[in-house]
Amino acid sequence: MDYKQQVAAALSDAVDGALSTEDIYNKIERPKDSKMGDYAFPAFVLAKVLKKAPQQIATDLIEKIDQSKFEKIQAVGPYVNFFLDKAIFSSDVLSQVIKAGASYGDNDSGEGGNVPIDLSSPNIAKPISMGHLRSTVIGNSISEILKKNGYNPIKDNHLGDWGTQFGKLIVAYKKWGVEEDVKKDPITNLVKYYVRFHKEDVDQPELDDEAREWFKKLEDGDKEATRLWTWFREESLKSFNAIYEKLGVEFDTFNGEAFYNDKMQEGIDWLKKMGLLKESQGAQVVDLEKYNLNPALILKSDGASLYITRDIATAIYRDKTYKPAMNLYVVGSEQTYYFQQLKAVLLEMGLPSAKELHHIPFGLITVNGKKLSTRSGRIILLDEVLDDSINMAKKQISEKNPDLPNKDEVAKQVGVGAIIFGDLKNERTNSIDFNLEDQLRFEGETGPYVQYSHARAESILRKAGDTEINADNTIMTDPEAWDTIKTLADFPATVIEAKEEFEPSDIAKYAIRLAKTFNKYYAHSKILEEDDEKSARLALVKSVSVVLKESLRLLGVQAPDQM
RNA sequence: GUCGCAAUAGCUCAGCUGGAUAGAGCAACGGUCUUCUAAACCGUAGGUCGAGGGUUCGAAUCUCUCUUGCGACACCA
Repeated sequence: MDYKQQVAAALSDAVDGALSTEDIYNKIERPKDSKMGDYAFPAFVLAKVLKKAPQQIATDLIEKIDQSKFEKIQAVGPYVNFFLDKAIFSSDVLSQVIKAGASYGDNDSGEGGNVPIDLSSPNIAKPISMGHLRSTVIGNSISEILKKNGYNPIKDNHLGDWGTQFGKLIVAYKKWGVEEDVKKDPITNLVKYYVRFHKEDVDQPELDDEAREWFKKLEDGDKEATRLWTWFREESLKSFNAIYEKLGVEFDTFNGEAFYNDKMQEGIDWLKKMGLLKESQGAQVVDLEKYNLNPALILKSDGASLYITRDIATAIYRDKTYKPAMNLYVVGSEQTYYFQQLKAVLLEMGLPSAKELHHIPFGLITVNGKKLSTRSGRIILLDEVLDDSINMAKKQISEKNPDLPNKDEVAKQVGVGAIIFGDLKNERTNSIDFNLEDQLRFEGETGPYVQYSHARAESILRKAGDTEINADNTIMTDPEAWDTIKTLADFPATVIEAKEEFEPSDIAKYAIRLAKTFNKYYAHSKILEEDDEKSARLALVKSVSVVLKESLRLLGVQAPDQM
């Protein structure tokens, strides 16, 4: 039931058509403080039409409004404040949550539409850093959020397994590489060669020519180049998968750039057929002047492909394979301009899904204000941060709850949860200057705080045993209970909002808000006390537990029952 | 240089389509564990919302100018 609609209807009747119900609906707001009611209507908007002072209008309105459906309605200054009938509202919300369980907040607005999502996308032969964390966990969360909104997301780890850097890597390996070292610790050693390459090519520019040659060989299917490439790729994937497992992220496809290597011609032919390709300084470009963008370079002057060539192939492939409702790319905000160009090219080509291509940018992770870079060795390894966090969680458990069963498993859930939640709680596009201390904080508005709140709720439910949980008769007198119930009621709208903005932080902030209001309730009420309201209180605790767990799930964070 | 994004408490950030005294967390100071997990709760202190103009009954929010920071600007991804 839409209670805001009920408020709008009541107002609409009282103003005699001075304002449409829809206009009224849009003007209704939520007071910051519960003491000022559950919904409020600012009378300013009527001042002009009625030529009266807003305070007067507010006072007049409460005389005319049918108050029977509300607990009370008050005029406070220029506002009309509505107080909902708590018993009806509470029973309504709690019985909905308990009946629906984890599917509370589900909607089917996505109509089952396919949504390929580009996420994570680490580069072969390079370590997974904190930078990749963002794409991985944001993409993973958006995938869960889309599912909850009725879409069918397809998570594609668009591996950086192609490109000129492989020419460089092959050259470096052939010059300085040791097979045993790579087998022992692939990423570390491959990176070592790569970094050395970039040191030496400053004085020996001919190295870059060699690298270009080797990449061309790779593109042409040369045997040795292919063998080395395959090997580097396999070793790298092994080490990536260990990290993905720790994070609890799974993918549907691993269609990296190499996958599209033999699919680029179709896009090029398409562009040619439509007369979109033009020669410019020896290279092939698409003019994008009508989009107010610089020309997009499609083929290098030596005929080799570029990032965009493969992305065009990707878009065509996805279009054909999935008939996507949306096509998403979770990639850093530094590539915003590039994605504008890509979308413009695809629009020019008339690709059906081009209109629904969305770049989902996120802010940069820096260290002391400087960009991370494998070449310069300025890098924070995700795996190390995760392990630090897990160890921190272990320490906390041995201090606070030494008798906890399966400590290691819980430490992993809490430690990893802290890192994921920490990344997702702020707006995507904010840039982050990395600070390990901040990452390992488990107090205040953090993942562990939300997990802890959930664990407390579960603990109460365990203690309650098989006491009846009854949501039908929920007369609860504590004001904290009322705030919690109202927050529970906000969940479905939050799920929609998060989908529309592609913004996991909406869910994370919601989870904090719910945890906070529940903790307040917990601190002020004796839930297991034997009285008439006990089963209603348990209904509230059960509902909180369900919705907290579901919120965390949407973020890709586990919710242990004890911690 | 051009374009884009940002600027809110000591630090990290919220602030919904403009609305009631600008809010959290951390850090600081003080209080609450014989009773459901103190990873919690309660309180104190802390602000010219980068600067200046404009629109409006009303601006942190919309608009313009400026300052500062970050990013992007064709043969990398």
